[in-house]
Amino acid sequence: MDIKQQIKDDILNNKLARGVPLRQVELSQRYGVSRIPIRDALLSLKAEGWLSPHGKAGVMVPALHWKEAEDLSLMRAELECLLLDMAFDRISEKELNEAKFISLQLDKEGLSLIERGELNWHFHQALYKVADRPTLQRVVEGLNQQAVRYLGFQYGPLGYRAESQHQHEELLSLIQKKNKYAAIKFLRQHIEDAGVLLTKYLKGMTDF
Amino acid sequence: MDIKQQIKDDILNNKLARGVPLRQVELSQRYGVSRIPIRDALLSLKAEGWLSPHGKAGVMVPALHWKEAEDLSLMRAELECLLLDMAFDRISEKELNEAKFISLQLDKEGLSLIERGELNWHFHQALYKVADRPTLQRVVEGLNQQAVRYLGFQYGPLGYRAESQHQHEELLSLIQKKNKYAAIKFLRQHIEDAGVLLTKYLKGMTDF
DNA sequence: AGAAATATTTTTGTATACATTTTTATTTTT
DNA sequence: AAAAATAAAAATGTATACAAAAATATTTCT
Repeated sequence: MDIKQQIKDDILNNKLARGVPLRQVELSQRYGVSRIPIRDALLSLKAEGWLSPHGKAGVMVPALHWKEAEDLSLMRAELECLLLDMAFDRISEKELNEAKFISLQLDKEGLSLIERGELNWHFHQALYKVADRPTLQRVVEGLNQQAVRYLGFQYGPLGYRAESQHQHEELLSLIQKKNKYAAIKFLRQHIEDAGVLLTKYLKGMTDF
Repeated sequence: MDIKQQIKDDILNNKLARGVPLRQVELSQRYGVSRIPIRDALLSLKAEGWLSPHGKAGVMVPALHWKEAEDLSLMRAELECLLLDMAFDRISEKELNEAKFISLQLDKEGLSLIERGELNWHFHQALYKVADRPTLQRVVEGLNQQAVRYLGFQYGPLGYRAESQHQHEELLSLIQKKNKYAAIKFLRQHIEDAGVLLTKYLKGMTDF
């Protein structure tokens, strides 16, 4: 696994303190490489929103914030509905089966946060890809990546797994029935519901 | 000006061929620095969507494509409306004056594409910033940055300057009248109109 | 001749060393 | 004692050198 992914993992698993600047030498020792690949990783992670600037030259793991969680789910709701709309008429049995298969894997226990996040994205991507809109899909993928940082709360304190599973099935069912309007509306609700739940929870917390 | 910005400029001014891989040594000679800062620049430009992968390890300037132009304007329409909605009730005379001042500068002749792109974004940002939604704003800013790559067409072949100016004034007027619904609807139209025009134009072109 | 395999060249990736900048600590001044 | 200025340190930024990988050219085989 490359350095970038390792740093992502460590951010997700709270192995890297938030708010304090990340030191390149420290990281290079931690991951057993020189500073150059560390710099590379930090640069792209910053560009992708995984890290934020600290002072004039440093970067840090940004604190989790309800506002960010809310923004991410609002944006996802808008843009994923757009994508589903564009994809809808092209979704065939093939894509539905693919999504169903992924949904089944998501139901398993013992998945890491990252695995869960990736599977969840693959589920949606299976439906969106036939829209054939690379730019839109790339942006939405980025937002989903970002959202993974908050996944720990959704699958941890908030018992979300079962409901999420159910909603995935419901979505597929609506698509199969060619009920475009209802499917898009449901997707929006699916994303926004999770966002509202998460946002409320984070607002209530004091220490993070 | 830093390397990253210089490369952006050269992309905008078609100084770097599209579709062919960018060679790090070539760029380092061109800009008179070693490969390290070049690599840094390429990495973040790739993460920001200014460059796309080429082969297994290289990057290239991606071809312009009507689909990307359309996606960018669709996304901007959705997300900027969201931002304006959140900002609306907090927009005071101060922000309106700020926007008006920027709008005046935009009317001048002899601005470079980048200057024009930045001013246009500053205009919108003057209104959005009171929404106080850093994440949403960051993403929208990225989309606007992307859109700059297509600005040459809007201000070149398509005579867009005058109309854009007029639309900016109209938007400010609607906000001043506290007509939230109309203002948001108008903003959406403003963004989508430009997008449709641009997309149609690009679809008609063969060689780019 | 065309495809597969191999060798060559080119290019990217990484480490180390040094320069520059930023941050922190110390000293000086009011 | 607080603020400003200065000095020390620690950190980032960049260059050069080398290693690994990728792309290209060449050779070999069918």
